[in-house]
Amino acid sequence: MTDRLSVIFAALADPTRRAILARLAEGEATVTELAEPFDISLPAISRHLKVLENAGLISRSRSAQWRSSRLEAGPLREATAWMERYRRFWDENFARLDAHLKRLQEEKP
Amino acid sequence: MTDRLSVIFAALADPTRRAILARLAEGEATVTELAEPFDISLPAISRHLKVLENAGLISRSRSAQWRSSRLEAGPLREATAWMERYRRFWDENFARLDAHLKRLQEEKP
DNA sequence: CGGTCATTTAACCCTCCCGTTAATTAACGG
DNA sequence: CCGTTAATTAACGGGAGGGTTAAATGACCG
Repeated sequence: MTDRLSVIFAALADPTRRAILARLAEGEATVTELAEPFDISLPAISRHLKVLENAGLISRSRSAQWRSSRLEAGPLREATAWMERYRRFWDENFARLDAHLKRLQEEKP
Repeated sequence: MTDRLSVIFAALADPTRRAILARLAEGEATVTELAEPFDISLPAISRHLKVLENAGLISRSRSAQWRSSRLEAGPLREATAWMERYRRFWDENFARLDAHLKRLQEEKP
């Protein structure tokens, strides 16, 4: 699980972390501010932040004793870029057309 | 980790599973066909398929002793829909503009 | 300097994930 | 039937993930 995309998806696979990202979309925040809505300990939040930072989804800056986190959406762009390859499968119409074309192609030879 | 989105992202967080999806984009395939490119045992593949099925990313049909898998991209649409909320952060220009507007707003009052 | 606040690290659980091999189920074909 | 092929289930092990509490770090402040 050492590849970049896996790390990104794994980071997103936790509701707490996604909620943290949602919060950061409204602006930077410190660890305690981020922890406030959740019913889990501060060390747990601290680790979630480390996971997000590791995935490149946030960056962190320290000023005095506060460390504020900042949303970095670049990895999300990478993730959607990967999914983009499958976009044609989302469209029912395309799927039906595609199946139809495949059937034709198999009947030909 | 019971929510739908988490299950989807978790399923995508494995390179083998993403490779299986890529293979299925070219058409249905049986378990042994899907296992062929990988250096892992058949039971392992079988479980990966169960994870993908659980996430709704594939559907399966049985004909005789073969069980073929079929790509279902619906969940990918859901996942990108979630990420879509952050699209504005991908664009550097927007980010700079956004920061600028925020600065203005803070200077006002 | 001593206290206090913000955050991280350490140490420890427990559960889930990914892999293995061995055994089991299911269906076909002589 | 029996053997073969396809796939899953069972049982196990190692390691990662998410949580906890207690202790350590770092920076402000009186």
